[in-house]
Amino acid sequence: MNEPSCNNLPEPLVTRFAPSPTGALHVGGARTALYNWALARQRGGRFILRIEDTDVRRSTPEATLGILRDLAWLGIDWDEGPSLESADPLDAAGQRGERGPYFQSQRQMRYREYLQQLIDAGRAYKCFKTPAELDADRKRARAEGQPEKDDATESLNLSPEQISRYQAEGRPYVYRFRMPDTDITVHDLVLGEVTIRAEELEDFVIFKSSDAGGGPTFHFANVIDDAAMGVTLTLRAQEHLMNTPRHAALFDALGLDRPAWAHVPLIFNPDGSKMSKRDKAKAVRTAAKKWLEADSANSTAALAAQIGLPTARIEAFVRGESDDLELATALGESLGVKVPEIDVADFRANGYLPEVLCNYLALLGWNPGGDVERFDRAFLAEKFSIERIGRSSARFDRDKLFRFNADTIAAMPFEQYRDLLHAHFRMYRPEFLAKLEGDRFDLFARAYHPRSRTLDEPAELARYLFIEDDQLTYDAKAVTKVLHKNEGEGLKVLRELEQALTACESWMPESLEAAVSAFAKDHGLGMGKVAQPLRVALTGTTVSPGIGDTLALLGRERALVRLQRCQAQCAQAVG
RNA sequence: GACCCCUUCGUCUAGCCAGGUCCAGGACGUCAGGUUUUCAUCCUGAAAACACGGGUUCGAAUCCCGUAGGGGUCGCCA
Repeated sequence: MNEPSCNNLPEPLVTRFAPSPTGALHVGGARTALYNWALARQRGGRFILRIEDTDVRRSTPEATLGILRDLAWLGIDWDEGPSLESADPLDAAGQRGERGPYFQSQRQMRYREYLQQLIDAGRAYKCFKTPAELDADRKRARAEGQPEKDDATESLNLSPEQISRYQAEGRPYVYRFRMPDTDITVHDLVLGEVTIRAEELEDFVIFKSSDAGGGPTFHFANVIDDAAMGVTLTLRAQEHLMNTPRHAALFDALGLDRPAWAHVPLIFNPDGSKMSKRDKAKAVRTAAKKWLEADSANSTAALAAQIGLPTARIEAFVRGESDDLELATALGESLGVKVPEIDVADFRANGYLPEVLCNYLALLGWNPGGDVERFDRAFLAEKFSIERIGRSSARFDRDKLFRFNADTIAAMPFEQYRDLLHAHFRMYRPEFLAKLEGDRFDLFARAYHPRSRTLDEPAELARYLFIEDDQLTYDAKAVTKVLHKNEGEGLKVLRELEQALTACESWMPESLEAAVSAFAKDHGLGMGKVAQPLRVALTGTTVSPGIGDTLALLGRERALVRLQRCQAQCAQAVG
């Protein structure tokens, strides 16, 4: 490896993020977008969002929209591309920028022109080889320890007569690009100089056969669009490194200027495996199998009934024949397994803050030097530099992201937290929000702000609040320890407390807190001896916000009902 | 297997390019104490790494070579 030749970024700087809309925005993709965005912002350049939907069979409008929304949510704005403000961002009319359209599916004619240019120059040719033939060739090459490279001789030597005969027979064919027979060196801003020898590079497909959709391949469309849109720096994941010599050759053959390249390391799971959307399905599948084996009464039919999806679909999923995400999500919820967060949308749904995700993601592969770790987008746009991008892959540490998120929430003003929590609940917990009308929500937010490490955590922590009084169950350990121990001293406290609380005129957190505190003092008890039994009576567990807050949240009526009910249900068995 | 990239605490990393100030610093996690009505916090402290082997040098985490290990690519996916 040679020294990366940095510090000489192209001018003007035009970067882009070019996702393929075949699924949700992955955190790795988000980081790539963030780096491109930061660079463009820093240098007063342009940042383009282009949708690479050359694979018509796998691209979906939902995925496109999802990616757009996730980027916007992260605070990554783009200068050109589909516009979320428009009536229909998917339509050519709903895009901003002068070099559109920004969907490759809407740029088909351009690719044909360039294809013709290559054909005329003798740099593109038809290849009639079938996938099976190709596969056999590759297997053979591998067995011989040779590079898996398609031998172009056969296709190149096809006579015009043979070609017309094949076409008359309706045999599908592709166009391949004739690679130069020289070594190709790429100057990468992160990795330095990378050279691939000519014999390692095969003539790759640039135009698909009609039975595969017939359009340009990623390589071809990508190169042409980068040039057409004036992209001067291509920063992307390192999995593209081996594509770069091909792209370089394509730029050269087309007479287009090569952009600068920068390949960033990949992001992995904590166990070192590649972080992929499939991990979600995998986690659920493992849990499902375990559940099915745990009890002979457990069956896929039972699961199907629970989540309302066909048994056959579940069986196929469990057997690993599909990674159906919709099903995985439903199944995960029903089985109570935590589906790992992989996509930006997962982190959003689980209550992570966009600026925190950006901060953490930026740090995964880059750092400003010294001991600085916490920063916002503006800082990133100011300080980001390619020189400081790491060269080795990183593992995604959820604990650290979690702590960043917790600290950020803790540090924010209450009003901000309340508004964010409200927005989160409106979107992801509407059933809970419905039970927190009026100033009750304020009370709730105030009680949970200090113990909210994600915006979603309060929903989990306050389950006791959202269920009916007569549905409350009591944690057995808590009952034994807090109510029954020492000859039922907890129950005794409850009895006396009931009277004291009934007499309470004001049902506000502060006055309730004071009342309980006064009660403890009067009875010569520590606060714990009083608050804990009360907590168990109110929530069924030993965990809740401050006791004043907990009482206030429940409201006078419900709190007193629960107090009575607990005494009735948890009365110590005599003997 | 072929080609390409990478290698500092469990994890993310600073330090490396301009060798000594590094018996290696920070963060998350872990462990031990302490504060607190539970939880969540908060405070104090601790354990924890230069992959290995050669070389260059007065001196190497830092430079060179090799080995091992990890990863990526090898699709009419992107």
